[in-house]
Amino acid sequence: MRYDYSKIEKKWQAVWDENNTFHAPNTSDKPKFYALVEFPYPSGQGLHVGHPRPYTALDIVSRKKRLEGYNVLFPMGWDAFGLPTENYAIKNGIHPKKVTTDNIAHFKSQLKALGYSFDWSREVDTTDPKYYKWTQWIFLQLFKKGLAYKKEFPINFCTVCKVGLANEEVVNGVCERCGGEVVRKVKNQWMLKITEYAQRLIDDLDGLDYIERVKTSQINWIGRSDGAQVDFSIEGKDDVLTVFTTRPDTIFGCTYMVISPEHPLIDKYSSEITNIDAVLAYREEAAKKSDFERSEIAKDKTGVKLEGINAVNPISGEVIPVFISDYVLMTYGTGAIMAVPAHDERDYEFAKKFGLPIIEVISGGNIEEGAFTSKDGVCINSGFINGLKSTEAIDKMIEVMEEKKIGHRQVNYKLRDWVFSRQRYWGEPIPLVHCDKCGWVAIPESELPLELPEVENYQPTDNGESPLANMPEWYETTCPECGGHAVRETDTMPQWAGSSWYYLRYMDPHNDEALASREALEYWDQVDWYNGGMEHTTLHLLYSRFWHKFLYDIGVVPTKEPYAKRTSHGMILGSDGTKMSKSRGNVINPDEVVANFGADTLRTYEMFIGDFEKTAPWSENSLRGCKRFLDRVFNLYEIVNDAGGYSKDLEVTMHQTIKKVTQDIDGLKFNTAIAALMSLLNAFTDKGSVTKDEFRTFLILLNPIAPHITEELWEMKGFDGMISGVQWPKYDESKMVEAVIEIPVQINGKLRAKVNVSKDADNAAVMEAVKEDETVKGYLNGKTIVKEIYVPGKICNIVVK
RNA sequence: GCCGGUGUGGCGGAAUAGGCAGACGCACAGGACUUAAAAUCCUGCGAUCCAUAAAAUCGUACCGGUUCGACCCCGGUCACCGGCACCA
Repeated sequence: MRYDYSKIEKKWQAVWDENNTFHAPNTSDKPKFYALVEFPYPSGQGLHVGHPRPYTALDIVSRKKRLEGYNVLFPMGWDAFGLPTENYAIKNGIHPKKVTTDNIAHFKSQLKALGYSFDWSREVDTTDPKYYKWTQWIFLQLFKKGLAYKKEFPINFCTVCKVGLANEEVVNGVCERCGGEVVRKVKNQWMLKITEYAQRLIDDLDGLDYIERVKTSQINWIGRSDGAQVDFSIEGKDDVLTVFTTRPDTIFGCTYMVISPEHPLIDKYSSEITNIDAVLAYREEAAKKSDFERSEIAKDKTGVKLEGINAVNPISGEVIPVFISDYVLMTYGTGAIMAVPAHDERDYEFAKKFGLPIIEVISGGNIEEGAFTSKDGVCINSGFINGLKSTEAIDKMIEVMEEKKIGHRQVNYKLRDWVFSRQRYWGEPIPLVHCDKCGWVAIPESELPLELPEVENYQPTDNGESPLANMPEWYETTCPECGGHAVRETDTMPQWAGSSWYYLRYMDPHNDEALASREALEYWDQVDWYNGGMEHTTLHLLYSRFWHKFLYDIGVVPTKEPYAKRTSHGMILGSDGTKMSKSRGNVINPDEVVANFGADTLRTYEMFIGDFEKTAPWSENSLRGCKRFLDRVFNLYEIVNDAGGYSKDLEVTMHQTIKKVTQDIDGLKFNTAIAALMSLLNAFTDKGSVTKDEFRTFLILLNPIAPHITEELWEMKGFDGMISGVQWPKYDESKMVEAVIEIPVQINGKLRAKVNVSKDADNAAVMEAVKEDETVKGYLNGKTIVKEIYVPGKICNIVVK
């Protein structure tokens, strides 16, 4: 019989749909398991072969968990707001909603063709007003708790398109689309205070089962650094210049100070700075530079001395000059630093260029050659902390500064607040109005969702405002508090908003009263396993952990963290080993693979392609190999006999394979799970016959990976019900060892022989059998045995002289 | 520059509480079936030595160390991939 994958796959997909086979009820006697994959952005290109890799992986986990008796929630939805859709809409004059609806329909049919066990009754779409009602609601709570505020913030602005651009749209300093000049334009934007959660976002990683590199990248991104804030007085003024430093132990080595070009000190003392023209010119120069240019010239230090202004080192009393330079950032610390050239590379470089003194205050390096930045040293030239180790000196210095009230211990984070405004149409409207009298006011929750109005043109306005700013009939309104004149916020939310809480909506997707009911939130609790790309391990994960913690604080969710476990998959490259792209012509279309080889083959192949966490190149030959495997599985049907149980000679292999597949699926090692099933299949065909129970077990083990073919064979063989409803097989450790085991024998660490012993033989008996072996005898002849090592059941090594 | 990751046959990759390196698959070669081809099945497949086989020797990026024993642990070097860019 022929393996007609196309017919089989369509048949079973229809059966699963009709029977709601994978529906997850919100109450159950079974233990719950929540498996989550990142919902896709439904782009116009349709599904990419990269998508099925993580989806298949967690589909396998979900299907297996169901067979193991869990009530499994495995949902899917659409992260559908976003720039490409908006740009497509602008270009083709089609409403973004229409574009989105079409794209979702296409994506959905493609996903269905792959046989995923999603609970489609829980599908969510971030652009659906019923969904974004709650995105807006969460924003309002943040606003009410003072965690949303307005701030001047620079955006990338294309001078040709007259549009604000996202960072990824700026390529080499010019607009990605038109090549026009991109400048930084300051705009008043909504910000979210994620920095208030910085410490908790670090601390709470502790109890989570995230792969290590995800944890480290989160920690690095938040970037905690411990140090001190110190006030340097300004000579002749009753004023201070405050700096942040992680190295208060080096303060005696501070020979000058540097402030950022935007530092307010400059304006404050502009009349006393004798070279104010040069200073302002430098500032202007720095402001003109884009981030791109600033990083391009990262190496070469520039700056201007503030003539007429000096600072006083509060510890040594020394009078030191003050410079401005763009290597000091206004956005970190206090925007000013104490420069210790002997022990900081950037200060060293700057001091060399401007001929400033370099004083060594920590021994251990060679300051003729470069800065000594290590804390493995002892203080010298440092008055009362001389002789102390760096780390001790830090504590001592902070103590003294706190006594003298000139400084204190301080923790800083690299993490910045989240810029939450976008000057775009295709996003959630921000549900606030600005009242002439009351300022920013939240719209009443009863008015949510605040829906996007229909507009003629999705193009942003000439001055970079959102298209909504062209619609007075929409933005003109009254203040909910005083009834006076007010205007709506015309900025919309970033794409990150909808994806920050979607896992909660899946728990209770049709609720009109709340983002999800308390019962549902409590029942489903944390996501048990969340898999997604490495590109989302910083921002998306951080943003959604932040929102979750906020929702916990206001009593909406019962858990402190959203995701108990996080794993990441590697990318799939083109067969030439480079990233798939249209221009290289190495893009593989999943629809064609499904048509030519079947969904089960695609699933099996994507799991067999290599280590799940690493990138792997596409290989059509290897894909054919997987098809061949499934062909052979299908033909296995021909050699199934009516015998029950496992046959004697395969019993050990059966139990070993069950264990291997069970553990490998839990451990993300799908490639070796499939290899084990291939080996078992080889054992069956070598033998020429399979018992009914061996076949049954084999089908269940393969089912999560290749669900259609296994359902079909299950039915053909007349097993009860559907394979999707059976129990996962168990293995018995005691049946996993052969009666006779082969022990490799090494002489002086080199493999020389193999000896068969009974599995029950004790160590002495094994050693005796080893020494009886003819080959071994030859090696021992005329030598003295120095040492004998026997690792039971594993290996034996004899050291001779 | 910093952080993270990875280096194993012709290729994708197995094997780490330190214990038979190369499972499984691909490609390739030979054979069977066939009028023939495809498909399928069988056999071989790290390198050197060799008529062949056995045996032996060498082999997990490179150099060195620890150990009875190292792909695995330690020290150093190199290459590639990803992320971040002056974070005081």
